Amino acid sequence: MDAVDRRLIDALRANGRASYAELARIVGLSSSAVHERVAKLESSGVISGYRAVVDPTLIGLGVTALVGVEPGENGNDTLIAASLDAVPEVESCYAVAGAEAFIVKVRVPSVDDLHLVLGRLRGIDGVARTRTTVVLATRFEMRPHPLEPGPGVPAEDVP
Amino acid sequence: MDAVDRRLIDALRANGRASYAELARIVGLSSSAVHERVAKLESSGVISGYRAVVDPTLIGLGVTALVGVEPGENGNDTLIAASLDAVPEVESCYAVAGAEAFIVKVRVPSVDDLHLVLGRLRGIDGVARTRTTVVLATRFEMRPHPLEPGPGVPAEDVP
DNA sequence: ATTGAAATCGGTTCGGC
DNA sequence: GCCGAACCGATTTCAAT
Repeated sequence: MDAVDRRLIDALRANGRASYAELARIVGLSSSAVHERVAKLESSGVISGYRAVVDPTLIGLGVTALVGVEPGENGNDTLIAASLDAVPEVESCYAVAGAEAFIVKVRVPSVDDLHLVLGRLRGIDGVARTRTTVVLATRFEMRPHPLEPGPGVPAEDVP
Repeated sequence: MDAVDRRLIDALRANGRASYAELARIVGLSSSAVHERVAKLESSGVISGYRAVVDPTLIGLGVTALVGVEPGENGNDTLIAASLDAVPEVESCYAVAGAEAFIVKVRVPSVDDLHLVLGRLRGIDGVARTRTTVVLATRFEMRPHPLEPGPGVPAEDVP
């Protein structure tokens, strides 16, 4: 994992469909060398896949909420986690420190659907409470901040 | 935006590097027809880009936290938002309902770095308080749940 | 680990339906 | 809007270093 790998990762986080030829131009290697390096990043799990970024509002998922899920006295976290996995509207799921053992992100078409999903979450065995925060605007998400500084602006000359 | 478009979106959310030939096989159209449809999805903003999915722990970002950012009496949300944008460790930023006007996701190499970033967030002009929840485990993130049910299991025959 | 060449396969355009 | 063909460029493999 050297500087070239980091630049490849940055390039593929910015454009997951960049061609090997394009990546080769960026890092200054042949496309076959890039092919091999990317294959290694994939098989080693550093790059686990590629995803199209889709605007949720344009596919009818206009409502987003962050929901804290608090287990009761005898709530089993492992079972709760499995139940959360089974709810398709739950897009992300974090196990966190605190009384709320989980924080999940829910994406639904409408507040009516949110209502239904929250009911389902509260109905999960072992869940005592949920606490919902409605998202008013997603300013940015999954922003890729570069690992490798790159050529960038040269440091000031100190005379 | 018909069922074919939705299946293309699903396929590209599952594999952002799927070739047009591959997509054509999935939806049962020619690759040129797929090319045209995907181009339209891109230019209409439904698909805004493609990203490699990278394992944060394997690139040295082992600590994740969710941070609520609460403005003071005279805090300007627009200015705070701009300041949050400028913090590279902030990977996602949501404007939310409630006293905490923003919830951000922070990704850093260590708890020391988290400490530094939280200091920077609290130092933003107009910010009164932050409330930090440390992520113990990311069970899943940005999970793409299909829009289109697909062929799936055929409905039971009703005699 | 990288190269350059060779062969294959996919991307892209276009005429026609 | 979709197809099919043709062209071109990229992917992928491989021997050599």
